[in-house]
Amino acid sequence: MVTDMGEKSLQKKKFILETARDVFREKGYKKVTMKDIVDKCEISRGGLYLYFDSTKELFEEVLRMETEETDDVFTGAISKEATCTDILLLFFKEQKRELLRKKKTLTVAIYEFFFENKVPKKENHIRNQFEIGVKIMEQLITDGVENGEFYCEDVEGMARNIMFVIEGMKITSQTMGLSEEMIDYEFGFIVQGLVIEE
Amino acid sequence: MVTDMGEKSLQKKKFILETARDVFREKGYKKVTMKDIVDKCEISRGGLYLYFDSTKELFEEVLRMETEETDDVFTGAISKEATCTDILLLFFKEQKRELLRKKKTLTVAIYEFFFENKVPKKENHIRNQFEIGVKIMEQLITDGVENGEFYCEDVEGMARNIMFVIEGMKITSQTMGLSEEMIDYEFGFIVQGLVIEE
Amino acid sequence: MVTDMGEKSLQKKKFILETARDVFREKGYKKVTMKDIVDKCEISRGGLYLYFDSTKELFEEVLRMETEETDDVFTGAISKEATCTDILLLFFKEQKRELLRKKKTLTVAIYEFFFENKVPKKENHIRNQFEIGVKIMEQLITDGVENGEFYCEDVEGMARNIMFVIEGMKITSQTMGLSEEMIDYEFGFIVQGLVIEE
Amino acid sequence: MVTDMGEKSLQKKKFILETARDVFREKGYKKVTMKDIVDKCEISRGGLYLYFDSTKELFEEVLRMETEETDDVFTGAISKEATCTDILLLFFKEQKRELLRKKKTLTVAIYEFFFENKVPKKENHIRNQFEIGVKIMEQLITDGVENGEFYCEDVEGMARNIMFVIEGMKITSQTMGLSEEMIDYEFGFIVQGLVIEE
DNA sequence: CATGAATGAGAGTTCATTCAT
DNA sequence: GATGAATGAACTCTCATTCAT
Repeated sequence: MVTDMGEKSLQKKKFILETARDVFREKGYKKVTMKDIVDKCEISRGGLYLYFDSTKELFEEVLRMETEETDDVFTGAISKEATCTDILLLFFKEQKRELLRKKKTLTVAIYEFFFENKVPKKENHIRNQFEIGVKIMEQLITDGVENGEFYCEDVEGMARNIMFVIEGMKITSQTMGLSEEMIDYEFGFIVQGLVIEE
Repeated sequence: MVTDMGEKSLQKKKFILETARDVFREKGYKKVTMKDIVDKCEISRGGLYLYFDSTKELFEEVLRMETEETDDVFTGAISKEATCTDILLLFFKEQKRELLRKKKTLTVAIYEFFFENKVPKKENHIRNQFEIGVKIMEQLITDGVENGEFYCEDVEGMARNIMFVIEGMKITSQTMGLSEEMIDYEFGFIVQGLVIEE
Repeated sequence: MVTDMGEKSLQKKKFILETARDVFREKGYKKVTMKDIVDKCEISRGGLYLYFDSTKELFEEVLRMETEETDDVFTGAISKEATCTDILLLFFKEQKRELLRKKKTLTVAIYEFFFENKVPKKENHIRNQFEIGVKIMEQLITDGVENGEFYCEDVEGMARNIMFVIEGMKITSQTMGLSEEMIDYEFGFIVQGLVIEE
Repeated sequence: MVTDMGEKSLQKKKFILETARDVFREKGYKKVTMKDIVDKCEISRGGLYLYFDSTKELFEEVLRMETEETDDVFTGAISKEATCTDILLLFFKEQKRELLRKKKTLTVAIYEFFFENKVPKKENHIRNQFEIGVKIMEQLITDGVENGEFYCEDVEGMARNIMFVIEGMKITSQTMGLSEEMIDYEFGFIVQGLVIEE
């Protein structure tokens, strides 16, 4: 859309994106109209079109923004001085927090978006997030196995299994609901199967 | 809607529901309009309203219809004479078939529906399907453990874990795509962790 | 648009077309909006879309309707018992009447429509009207020459020349205006060059 | 709009007008928006409004500019040493060239403009061009008759007839299309009726 | 003078829903 | 019961025009 933009415009664009993100969190992807964004941003109809042509374009940029911000979360956790078990527990704790946020999450919007938009592999946000998750998990498990914390015969399988479970819990939390106990139980089960108790 | 209904009306209602199901399979839940149903059924606009007031009502009944029909599938598999491993593999094969169908499934429509409709637990189709799955899986694993085919310390945890993985694969197959190899690998991993090799 | 239509619908469609024709006469082609038609017809926004998808479609049908109705005008004049000179004068009289109507004519709308829509030769209303005019004029001049009323060496050239003049007068009457005297003078000039005075 | 203007402003105004003319040639009159002009000129929205208030005002000035420039074309042709027949043929050749240009002409824009703007006679560009054409043609025919090249009983009628034909061909070329052969035929017909062959 | 972000009126279009027949 | 024409609310999108900088 807008290509050349001054400092001000960039700020406004950011403001719109952040407001839009909130709207997508509340209403999902499909239900959201340009009018919803306009109303929440308190700008004019035409004003919005100055920056974005459609809710699709808006959502794609929201996603891009989110991706940039969340990358650190993962990497941040690992860089600390901690045992692999600690990191794993930390990771699960973070996931649990995310799963319980429910309404204030882009999850539903993301699913709805990808239900109707076939996105090339490289740009597919869900795929990328999933693959990143698998990679990190593999690294973590490998490390854990090496220093004797974990027992695992098929690291890649385990990593992928964990990510599928998380994906399953995500969708479950948005459709049938997911209690804190259930989450704890499930992550506990995984930890049991992985960590060698002394 | 219609309370008293003759034989004919019941047949028509069933016909509408079956046609609607096909539409929901093709287009998901949200995108479907009353007009879509009317067109596919080749009945009049007003005619449809005689039976159903909204796509929501339509979908709820489609779901009810589906639940009745699919219950047997699960139980059918188990009643045969076979080892627990056979049954497990059979179950995974069935799931794989379902996962690969992709377009001709109500999956997307169901997710979309439950994203925006908070349904009481008892009537929540997804929850029920999930719980049934867990129950069956528990039974199967218990049997397997008893007759020495499987090794498992936490049957409930394992059963739930498997169902979450399947749920995760379902959503994955609809968003980022899921190859046959990936499915085989994943189910293979689970079987590895459960079945005792001789 | 609507393909199957009952008696009633056909009547309504005709009503819309006639109303639309009036609007096109008043405002030309480009300036006319679907809302203009809706307002003049006193039907609902959606109601109009039941019959026509765009002003373009509307105009095409108006043109079709007009063509059917006006064909008789030409042929009607010729079938009478009269000298060729009489018929020619009658034809010019008719053209003059048309030229002076100005506002109540589709002329401007037609020009505007063909300015922006490239129509295949066969369906090009202007071309067809022009060619029909040329053909009739040729026939008339040929007859006149044969019975000694007219003198003309190049019948086709003369016929086409007359039609170009009329076309020129049409556009002139809509842009710079054309007085009755001017029209009489011009048609008089043509008659002078064609009719043999005794 | 702008009343006092420095040298620079005048240059800019001229630049805008020339650019606008190109746009009008491409898109006609009605379809052109202020944005089109702004984009093509690569100036700011507000900047354009400093010079012109509307596309109407713009077009009026473009027309004024064109009138000044094209006057010479006509008079230039006549001042040469040549027979009247030569001049007539030259004039027709020029007209033919113009008729075949089609897209790169202001013709459509001019027609569209005069369809909706009733302009006082004195300032009516089309009328003026037409009248100038008639005058020149009269002069030419008169000269031709005097030196025995042409035969014509009603010079004014003939002059006007020729101009109407040209007007007719102009509009025809923009609506139903006009082949080179057709143009040659038509001009040939006129020359036949005017020039005395030896 | 010049900029370009912002506004808001208005056109196009789609659909759930009603209702006379 | 059944029909399908009709309605009107809600959305999308585009531009002329203004105005603070």
